[in-house]
Amino acid sequence: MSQRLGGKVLDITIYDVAVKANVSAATVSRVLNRSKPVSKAVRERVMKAVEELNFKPNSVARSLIMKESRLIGVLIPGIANVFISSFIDTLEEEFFKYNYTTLLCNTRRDDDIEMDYLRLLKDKYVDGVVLMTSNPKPHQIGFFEKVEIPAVFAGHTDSTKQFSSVNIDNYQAMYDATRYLLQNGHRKIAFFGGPANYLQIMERLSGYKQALADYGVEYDESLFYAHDYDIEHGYECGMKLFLRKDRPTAVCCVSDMVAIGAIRAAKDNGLRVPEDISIMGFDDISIAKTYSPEITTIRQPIREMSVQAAHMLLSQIQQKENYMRETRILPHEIIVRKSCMTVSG
Amino acid sequence: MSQRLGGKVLDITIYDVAVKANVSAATVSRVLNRSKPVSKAVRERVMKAVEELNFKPNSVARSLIMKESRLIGVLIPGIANVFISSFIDTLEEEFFKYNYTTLLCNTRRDDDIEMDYLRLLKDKYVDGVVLMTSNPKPHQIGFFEKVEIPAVFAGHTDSTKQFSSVNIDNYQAMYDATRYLLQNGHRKIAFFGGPANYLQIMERLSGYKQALADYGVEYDESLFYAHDYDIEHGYECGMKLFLRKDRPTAVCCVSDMVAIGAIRAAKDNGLRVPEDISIMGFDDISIAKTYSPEITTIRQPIREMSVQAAHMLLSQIQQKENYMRETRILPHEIIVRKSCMTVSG
DNA sequence: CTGTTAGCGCATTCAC
DNA sequence: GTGAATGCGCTAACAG
Repeated sequence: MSQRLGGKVLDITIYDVAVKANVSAATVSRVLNRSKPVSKAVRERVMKAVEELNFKPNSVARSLIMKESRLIGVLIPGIANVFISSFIDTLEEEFFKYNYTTLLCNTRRDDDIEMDYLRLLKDKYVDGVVLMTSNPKPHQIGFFEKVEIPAVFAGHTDSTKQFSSVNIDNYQAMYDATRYLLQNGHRKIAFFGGPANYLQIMERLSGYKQALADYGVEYDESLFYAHDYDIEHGYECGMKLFLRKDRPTAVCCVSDMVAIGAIRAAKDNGLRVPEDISIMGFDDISIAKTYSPEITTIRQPIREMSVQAAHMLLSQIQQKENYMRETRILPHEIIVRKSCMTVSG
Repeated sequence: MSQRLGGKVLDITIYDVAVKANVSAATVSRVLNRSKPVSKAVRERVMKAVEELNFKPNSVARSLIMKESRLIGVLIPGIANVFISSFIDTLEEEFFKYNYTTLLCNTRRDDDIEMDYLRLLKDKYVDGVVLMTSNPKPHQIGFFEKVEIPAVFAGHTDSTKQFSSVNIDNYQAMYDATRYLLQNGHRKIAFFGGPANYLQIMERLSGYKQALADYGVEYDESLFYAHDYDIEHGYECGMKLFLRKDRPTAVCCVSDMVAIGAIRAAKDNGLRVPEDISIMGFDDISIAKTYSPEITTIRQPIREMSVQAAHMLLSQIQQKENYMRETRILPHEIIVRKSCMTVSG
């Protein structure tokens, strides 16, 4: 029974309920978990006792025996990125709906930290994991071969089909972005990329190259800048590029933040956007439509992606071995605003 | 021992180690936790066995008995706000350093959800809680009176001194912002606030009013707009205000996001910032210095606040009852950039 | 110093 | 249907 003992409050246990309802603890467990049939009379007596004592089964004791925790690990490479924090926002919301709690694991792109977290998650019996850190890499694959925790990759596609994943078609998305620019007369188009070792960046680069090729434009490596996703790097790339006499008429950015940095660099070089240079974003984060100029960009269905990631993980948790891995590719969309214009050329 | 059984991998337990080292499980526990002296010889034998078996104590079993979990709950009102996601970023980093994992609890400003989370956190034996959701409110106070979980309020000050808290001086910060505008000749200054039921907003409003008073300017309620922290609301407020014939020469915003929305509204009304209207932000999020115009704002020491919040919580966890509650007020700073200018008159 | 015993709170055999 | 006994993996109390 809940009573004070040396200043500490002892919580009510399944035992207190059993005593009050005049049954055994086993029976209480059975009615609470619906694990075995219990006569109606007893069930009601138990429920009454549960209500009156306001009994909540201790989740830790439950975890120990059931090997599950109602905890979901969410691994992210960083949180500064608005794209990622939106993702987390929705994931947490969905998981909460289904009574799961989110364990936030920021790997800061460090594989060692990621492994630490993965082991820790296993140790805590998490019921599932969402990985937004990278395409399945050897250390991750090795881990999940051993421990069999439900997992889904978000924002990355698993070409090996060993894991479930939700993503957009990065190749096609950047192809579309580049083609839009080409259709508007641009022939000299720079590419401001993120970390070159990121597969999705490479996919986007391929889309960019293919679009150029389809329009008979030769790929010029000096127009390719690989740094990071944020404003600062967009600015740096811009400052280097816009100084050049032979600067391009447009640039494809790997994120809206990079685009914002690039726009700023353009201004600092006395260039108007889009009159002197067109700048295309990626993601369509909320600030893109408020920015000046309003940013033309590729919209990723962020919310939809995270909802699906959550649901895929949840059904994987429910169905266990029977679950069929699946790869979902969600549609992107080009959002035409004002940071890009037609050139006659 | 780690062995396959029906396709499942059984983890190594403290027992396996005990057998291998030829000691009792209790002894293994003692060397691992340094809870009791153990002879050097035995200790080394145990350590060797631990190494060889790569034994990691099961944290759930540990939690059950120790009533602690190496888990920290972080309650936030939302994650979309860059200010908050930066906060979380740093908190998670600090906690990870000390081997604590972060449980992300987004209350979405719903007191019921907050209570659900609080109960859940207790149920999971979290070692501490950081609350960024509000000043201590009755339901929170009631909760912590019963359960005695270490807690610290971040971004809010507890005037009752029952809880530890880290914050800036919101009154003084907005006073400084307003005074800056006044010193630059402005006499008609609007205030774009956040939710009016937020104490820190009211504090800022007081600072604003006091500064006006100190300069002999009468407070004009029609210049006060209370909505929310985000771009959209800043835009809305701006669209209403800037239409007025008697529009002010400056506006104090409650966040940089609101300022961004306001700047956009100004542009949409054909107003130049700062030539036609000065707009002051708050927070100094990273985009403030890149934006055009670069935003003059009040910098909150976000990183420092979260580091301190983390450390205060950690020492509270260590020192238990001996811990002295404390209220820390960190210095803010006015960052003069280009969204505000001097007016004559 | 070290081993034995007990128990954290719960779910699940196994008998009845 | 229901209760008693057992154990999840670990730490703590008590002997020795």
